[in-house]
Amino acid sequence: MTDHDGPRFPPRGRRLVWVMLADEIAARIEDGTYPPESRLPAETEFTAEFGCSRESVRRAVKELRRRGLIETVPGKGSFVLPPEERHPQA
Amino acid sequence: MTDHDGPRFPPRGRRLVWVMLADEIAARIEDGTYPPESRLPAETEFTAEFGCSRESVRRAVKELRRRGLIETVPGKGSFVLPPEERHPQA
DNA sequence: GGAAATTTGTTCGTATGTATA
DNA sequence: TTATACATACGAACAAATTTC
Repeated sequence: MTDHDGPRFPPRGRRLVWVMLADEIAARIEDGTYPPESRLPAETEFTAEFGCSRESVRRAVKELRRRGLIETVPGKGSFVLPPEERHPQA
Repeated sequence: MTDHDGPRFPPRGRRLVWVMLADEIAARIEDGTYPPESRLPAETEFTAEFGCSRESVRRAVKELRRRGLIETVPGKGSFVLPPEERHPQA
């Protein structure tokens, strides 16, 4: 996520930015870095930390919602759902 | 590579809104228009004066924080730091 | 105490320009 | 051409901290 010296587009065989982001955040939820009920860092914070665009962050967050790991409240942020409240879509 | 070795954004010959804003506000701090300890105009006031979006204003304000010229207090506003208290980041 | 207004914080949606595969 | 990705920019709504009445 931090190798932006080369082309911005994922080289052959590499995963998409938003997928890597979603996996990374999901891993942090799994390992307790972002515990249940806690608020995730803001979109702008993720763009700063991962050095990617807001577009990619939002795609990742959307993916995490789809997986049922978080819920997003406009004006507040995205929150980690407790395991028992997770209802993955699709 | 053809003739596109310059910055990819913005288009050649155009300055960024938030950079112009940051420079303008910084100049006003320098010349005493916004003296030490004083509160800057609200974000919405800047959007009105400069005819730009709040996002651009916020980027400019963030840049001024980075330069160590101001500090921001949620619910209150941004305040001009006295020269001796300025600690630019990065 | 409480309600309203002000101000910053955050998200949502959208659009455009540039570049790469 | 289409999809991905980044940077910038606009507008809107809602939330939270603070101030004011």
